[in-house]
Amino acid sequence: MQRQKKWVTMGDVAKRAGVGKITVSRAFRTPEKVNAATRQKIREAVEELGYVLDETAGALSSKRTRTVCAVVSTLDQSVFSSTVDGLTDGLSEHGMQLFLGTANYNAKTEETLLNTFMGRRPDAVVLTNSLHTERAIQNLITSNLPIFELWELPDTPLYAAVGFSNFQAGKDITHYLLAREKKKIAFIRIKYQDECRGRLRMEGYCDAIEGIDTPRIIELPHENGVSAAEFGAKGLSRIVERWPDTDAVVCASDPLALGVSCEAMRRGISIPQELALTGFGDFELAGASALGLTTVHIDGYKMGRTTADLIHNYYSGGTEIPKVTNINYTIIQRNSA
Amino acid sequence: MQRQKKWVTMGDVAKRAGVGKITVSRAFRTPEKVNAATRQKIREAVEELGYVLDETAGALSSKRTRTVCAVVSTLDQSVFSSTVDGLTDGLSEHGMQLFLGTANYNAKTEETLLNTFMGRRPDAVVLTNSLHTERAIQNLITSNLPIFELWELPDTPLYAAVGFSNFQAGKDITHYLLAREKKKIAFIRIKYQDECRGRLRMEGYCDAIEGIDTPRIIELPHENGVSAAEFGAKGLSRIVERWPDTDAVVCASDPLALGVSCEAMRRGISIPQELALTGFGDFELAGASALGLTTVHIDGYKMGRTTADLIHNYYSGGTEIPKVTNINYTIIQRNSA
DNA sequence: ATTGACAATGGTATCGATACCATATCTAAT
DNA sequence: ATTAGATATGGTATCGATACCATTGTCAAT
Repeated sequence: MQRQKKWVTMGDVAKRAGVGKITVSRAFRTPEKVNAATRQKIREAVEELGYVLDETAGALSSKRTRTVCAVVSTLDQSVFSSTVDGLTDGLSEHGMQLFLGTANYNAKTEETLLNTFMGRRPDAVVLTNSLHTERAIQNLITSNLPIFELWELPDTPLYAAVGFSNFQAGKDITHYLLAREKKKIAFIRIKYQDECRGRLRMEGYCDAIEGIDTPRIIELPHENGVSAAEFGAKGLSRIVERWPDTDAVVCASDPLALGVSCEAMRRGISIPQELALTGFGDFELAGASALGLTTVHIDGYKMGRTTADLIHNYYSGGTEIPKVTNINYTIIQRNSA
Repeated sequence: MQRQKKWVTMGDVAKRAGVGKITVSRAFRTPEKVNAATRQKIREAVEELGYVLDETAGALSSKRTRTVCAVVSTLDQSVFSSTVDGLTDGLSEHGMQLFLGTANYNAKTEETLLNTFMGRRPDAVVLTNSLHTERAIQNLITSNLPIFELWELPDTPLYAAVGFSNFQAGKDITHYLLAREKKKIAFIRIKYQDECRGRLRMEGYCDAIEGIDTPRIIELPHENGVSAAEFGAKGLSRIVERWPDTDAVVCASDPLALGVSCEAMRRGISIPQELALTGFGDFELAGASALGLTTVHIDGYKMGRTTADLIHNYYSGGTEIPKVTNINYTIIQRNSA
């Protein structure tokens, strides 16, 4: 049977320390219930044998895997990377580990991935995709697991949500421009399949300019291999063509704004004098030493960590898990608007 | 005992389909060994009961968890995000899942993380940190697992490496500038704790200019909360101060180059006329619609996928795993140099 | 008809930890 | 002295799948 080497077991440690297996287990899981002297003996035996507790066996008997499955749309160059950092950091502090999968903004892929993830019997599920298939939703509900939806605040979360209002953020950043005497504001976003956050930000923009101007919207469908900056550049070109009197551009993400900024330079349009520009996310590239982009700062890392803490509370505390945790965003004023 | 709901088991499926448990197991793992008609009956039973194979139980009896643990330095705004994308995509195609952890360029943190990861009894370990503690190395070796080191090509890999020569890449990009009549080339990098790739690129740069010019190196120690772009801006300022006749700057990463580029603009230094600039990594921001940065393209996604395939081969095929897999880089010529 | 090879299937022990219950020891209260 | 309660520990069954070995059935070759 064994292809693998034989691991030291808890029984070996117990024998060495002259105690029962169960006491060794307790020394790991609930050390306060084990006498200090016994604990010391066990610690020595563990040290000598180089024992590492087998979580796979523990999972089977306790029905707690201490794992969390997270599905993100994509990691590369995305806003979710810091969220995943926060999740792994927060979980590992509580002895939990993260299974990660990517769904590429595709609800069907997400469904498949979630199905295989269920085979891992996770203690919680974290989703950053906003739209799910009907079937995926059904499976999630019947699983009876705590589901955490991040980066948004749905009206009726599957279980709980940790995020912010994309609608309100889109509205706020537009109001920021309106307050600075901008009257002809355009909006650029990339349409991803099965994604709705960009749309919500756009609707916030529409709501803000209602009665002031008709919407000037450029929506470009996502294509694999085409960067957001490229879309930003193309977006500005379209805007200049169709609405030459535009005096401000709201971008649904910072990388889009990077493209707009570079295209503006190529066209000799000065920012912010001729054109005000705002981004979304506060990526590294938006910083003062880089683009100096006025943008909406979102604390993705905090979202991840907060979620990790909620999961821990769910299993350890009697505390009620809030249906909605609002992670506030802030508008960062820099040179571009 | 049960806080969790009771799951449907393989026995339930077997009863429903009128076969033995073992046959159900085979229908999942080695379907070709099960009669087509039986397989169909089982499939129906699985469908009706909504059964999902329990990998935690399977792991215990088979001693194969079908999991891989990966430790990355950090994900946020980093080169490793695409590698992780490639890993998860590749692994999930083979029914394997990824445990992810972040070590923050700290070898000690990596050691702790690896220790907890060992409790998950993974089938393989993937590392992107280049430096490890002595103890971590010992534990990895005695674990007898296949260890994959990414983003570099060490002389003596712990088990196998998938990457490229950072030294050669640093040398090549410097030669690229030398070939374009640049004579006074500077180099900027951020010094991370327990990291050596940037240093290797730097040594490649030194090797290239040997006998032509004395090295003009700016090394800035990493600080939490300070962006690479900020370091890039500061780096250029130092260079202009100390070596005003510098005609090219090699950056150890694209985000650094972004900072240099923006600082150059603020100082009215034109790129590439007065100063040639190169980056490293080919991030989205380097693209033609954005900075138009001449840079070294590294296919991080491919590194991840290749590693996933190697892991799969290790367990399924008799094929020998190459000690070193070279993922070629390419210099992308754009407007900055 | 017999044999052998192979495909298809099942019974039982097992993986390594934890739940559950039982037991022993000790302290404090009556 | 007796009891109640808390603390510390251990024995045994169990979690759900798979390894190992055994068994049955089928078909071609003799």
